[in-house]
Amino acid sequence: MGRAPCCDKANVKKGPWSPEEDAKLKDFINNYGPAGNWIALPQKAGLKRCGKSCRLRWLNYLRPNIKHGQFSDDEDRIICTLYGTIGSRWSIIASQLPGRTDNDIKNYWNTKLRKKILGINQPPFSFPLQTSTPHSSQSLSHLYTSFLDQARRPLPSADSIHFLPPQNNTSILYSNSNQFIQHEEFQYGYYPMKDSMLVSASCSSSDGSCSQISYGGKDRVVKNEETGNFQGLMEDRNSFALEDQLGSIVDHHKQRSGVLENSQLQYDLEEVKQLITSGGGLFGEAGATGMYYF
DNA sequence: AATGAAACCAACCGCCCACTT
DNA sequence: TAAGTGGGCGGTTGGTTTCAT
Repeated sequence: MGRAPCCDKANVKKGPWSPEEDAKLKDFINNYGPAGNWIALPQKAGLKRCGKSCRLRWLNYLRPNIKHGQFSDDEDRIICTLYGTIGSRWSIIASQLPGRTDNDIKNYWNTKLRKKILGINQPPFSFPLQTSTPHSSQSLSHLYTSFLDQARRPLPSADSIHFLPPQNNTSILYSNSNQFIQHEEFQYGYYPMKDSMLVSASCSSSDGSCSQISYGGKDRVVKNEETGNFQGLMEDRNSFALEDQLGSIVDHHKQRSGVLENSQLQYDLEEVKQLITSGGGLFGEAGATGMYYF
């Protein structure tokens, strides 16, 4: 047998919490500590609420040290970096932002930050990232459709483009085994790039010392900080010229989408080159090249 | 000033996984 | 082992506020 039902759905209050209810919940938790059993809490605290509702109210609003109000630029950058790395795992993202709740960050991303970064008003961007199975035909078919949908979107105006500065804190990479493996491969220059992006770029080491741009999950260009040279790497490890690689990216995309003007592509090419020469930026680069341009 | 549209965000819903019985 | 719950999570809803006309 299992446990008793969590609450009598017909006899619990829904909707916004009153100040009196907040006070009761706060008092109870201040006296007895955060619930070991949320389901039993409402009755003990004298609340006609579902235990889950109490938990949510406490975690998202009443507990100490909750930050409300505007997000800082640093918080924006952390959210963007982590979203680009792990996707919409809001609880993990929230764990990196003291005082912020997953709900808060989720709302902020969906209503403001995504638009701020994209500079446009579009439905949520899809980031299959590492959870996809890159080489299954079903996955590739799905991703290819996704690529085209993204590619057919109009380009933003130049002044609405936001490039994020380099990110040094990439510790989150090590919290997920897949990420860790990919990161290790990354270091050696044979990183299997994300199939979710026609083009993406990332820093290839945790301190942002090496920049990388990739195309179609196969080809890439790496800047070697020691020599200052750019080097193209294919899967067979042959080198090729940066200019040619970027040109082929643009041409290929142009063929696929058929919607971009030549002048815009030239402009984008210059921006991509600038991104590479400016150094690290895990999500900033990936977002800028992957979402805006290709 | 009135009104409709858009943006915001607290709260709910439903699913999943670990755990209990 | 099966049945069922608690806690946690991400997605969605809908009421309220702000903005645009």
